[in-house]
Amino acid sequence: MSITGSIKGRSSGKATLASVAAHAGVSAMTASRALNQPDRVSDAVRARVALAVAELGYVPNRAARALASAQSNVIVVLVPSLSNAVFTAVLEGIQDAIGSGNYQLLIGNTRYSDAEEEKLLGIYLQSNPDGILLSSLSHSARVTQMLAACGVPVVSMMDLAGAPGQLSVGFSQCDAGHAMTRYLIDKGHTRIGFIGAQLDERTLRRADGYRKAMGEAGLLDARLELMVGDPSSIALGAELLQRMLAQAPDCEAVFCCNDDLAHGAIYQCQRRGIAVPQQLAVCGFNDLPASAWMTPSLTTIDTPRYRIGFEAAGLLLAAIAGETPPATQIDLGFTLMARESA
Amino acid sequence: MSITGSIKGRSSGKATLASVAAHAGVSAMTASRALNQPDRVSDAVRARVALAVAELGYVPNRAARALASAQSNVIVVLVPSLSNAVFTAVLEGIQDAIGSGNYQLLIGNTRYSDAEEEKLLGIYLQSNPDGILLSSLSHSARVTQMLAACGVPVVSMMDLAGAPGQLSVGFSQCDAGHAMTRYLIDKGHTRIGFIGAQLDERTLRRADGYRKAMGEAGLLDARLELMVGDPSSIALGAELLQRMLAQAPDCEAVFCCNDDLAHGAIYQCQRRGIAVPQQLAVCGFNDLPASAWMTPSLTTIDTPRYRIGFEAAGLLLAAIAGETPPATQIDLGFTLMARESA
DNA sequence: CTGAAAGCGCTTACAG
DNA sequence: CTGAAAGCGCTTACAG
Repeated sequence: MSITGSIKGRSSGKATLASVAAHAGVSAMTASRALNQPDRVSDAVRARVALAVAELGYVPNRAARALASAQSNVIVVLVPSLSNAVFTAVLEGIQDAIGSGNYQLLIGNTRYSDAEEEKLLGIYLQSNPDGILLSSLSHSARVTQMLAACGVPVVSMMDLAGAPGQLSVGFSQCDAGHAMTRYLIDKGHTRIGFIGAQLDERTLRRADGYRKAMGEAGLLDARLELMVGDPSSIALGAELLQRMLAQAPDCEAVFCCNDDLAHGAIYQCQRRGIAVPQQLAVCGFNDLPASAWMTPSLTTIDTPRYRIGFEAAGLLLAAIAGETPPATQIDLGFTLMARESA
Repeated sequence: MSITGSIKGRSSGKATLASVAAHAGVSAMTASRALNQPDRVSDAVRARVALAVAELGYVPNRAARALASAQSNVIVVLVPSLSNAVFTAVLEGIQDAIGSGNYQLLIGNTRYSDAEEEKLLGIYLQSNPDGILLSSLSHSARVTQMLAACGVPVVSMMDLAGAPGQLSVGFSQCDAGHAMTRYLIDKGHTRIGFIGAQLDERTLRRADGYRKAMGEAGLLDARLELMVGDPSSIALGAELLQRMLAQAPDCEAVFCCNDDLAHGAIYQCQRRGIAVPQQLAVCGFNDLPASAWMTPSLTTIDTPRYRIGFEAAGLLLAAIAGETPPATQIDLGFTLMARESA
């Protein structure tokens, strides 16, 4: 009939492992075992502890566990954007790979900002994560230093790492940019424009691939490049198409660094009465759902974003477990989707 | 010249508050104050502690702080989807409202599943959150019970709560569905179809509004309703449009429960040579970015999703701080965007 | 298969 | 403005 737990002091009033143990008539550590290593406890004890847990409404305290075990079961994920469907797909892949394990995801949105990345990482490191998933290969000096200092496994997503030993999952953004440009060249185009926005690492690598292909064909011309730092959007794509045509009126094809911009470019063509692809070929990058459905359907690069998240999380889990992964780098490739617009 | 910290035992080897304090020549609790309540410490001490922190690369241990203070500084957010742009906008609003406070967001994706919601909540409750943000008004009995048992403030987003005392931020999904239907009726349409997918709480309320308006006008007809549980997508919208026309060939207008379905419906009309809005009016819900740009532009309801997240987080923060909010319910309204498609 | 003791790294009253 | 002691709720070696 006596109340279990401290009468006074800082206790929360909630059931604790100790109260569960008392209720079940075992020691705290046996109660702990019954919950975390059920095989190492007798059937009777396991049942009594389970009953106590149910009757007391016991909820384990994760902070206490993390402190005592020096294992947080936390995985940090940093993505540059949440409004970009590419990264939400990556997150879904990660969530599916983490599955019903006991890991907790700490999802940070860096908004394409190095300063924000530093700030978020600083805060998340206080949770002593077991591993970290990043969306870029290069980072500020401070971030690089924090990553090294914390000493936990890191996997970079989206592109492939150049440096050996660095774990990465993705595909060559440069090769994909090259392949799309080559496709346009093979179609007979010589005046091929490149429209880039945000100018994040991935866009810059795609632009590298574009320049490489144009250079190889002797078609390079700086006036065919239109690069702005603003965030990508349909509206921006519409605006940039106008600017591209003003800047290079003889442009025959436009390679947009992502589908949002390409959609905007095509909508703009429709409004201005420019026939796609007859007067102007337009292509994008990522293959968002609308791309296959719009008229004309959009020629673009299908990217394995969901799988990138899934495989990256798998690789990280393996690294956390101390396994030596079969490879430090996983190339998931890309697919050129040739459709009506180019 | 002696090494600070324990020689042996379970210590992590990382700098602790104790080692910082020793390095600065103060007690641990003075070091703690220097970091958390800098005003209550002398300038000299503050400077010495700051120096020690820098030299040792000290990173506070959040688990220890949470355990000692019984305050996690964690806020749990549960959304039904990450691929739905509506909820990523809600998340961005929340992130902006939380800002640079010391709160940590635990973002869970329930995938429109009650079972998943239960599971996630059970795990997240182990982190002793200070508050919870939910995307629905109604939940499974088990979730309702867990919510009550944990005793922390909860704010429901998207729709407005019926029950008094329940904190909610959003707009009346039913009223919005009613307004859109009424708009179509006022345009002279009598055979107005409703296409719904996923059949989550919000869609069902919009359907309620549709039925109410149709009923008021004496136009109700079950054959005009097409409701399926599949996840919304452009492809599904295209398919459901076909089914709607097969089921109700005399249909003059179609109200899609969200823009993704509406986009798919319009693309399907284009492929089948059905003129929108002349032969068939189509409207959607949410006003996604593409809706204003596509041809024809989409008539839809603009929903304040970013602000819902922002205001909900603000309300939750106030509740956590123990303030009595000016209102338990914040109605952010909606705007009907009349465009070309209907 | 089970347990008594110590400790994880902080913060909270309580003093002075 | 500063500090010695206790405690948050769990897990880790170490025994038996």
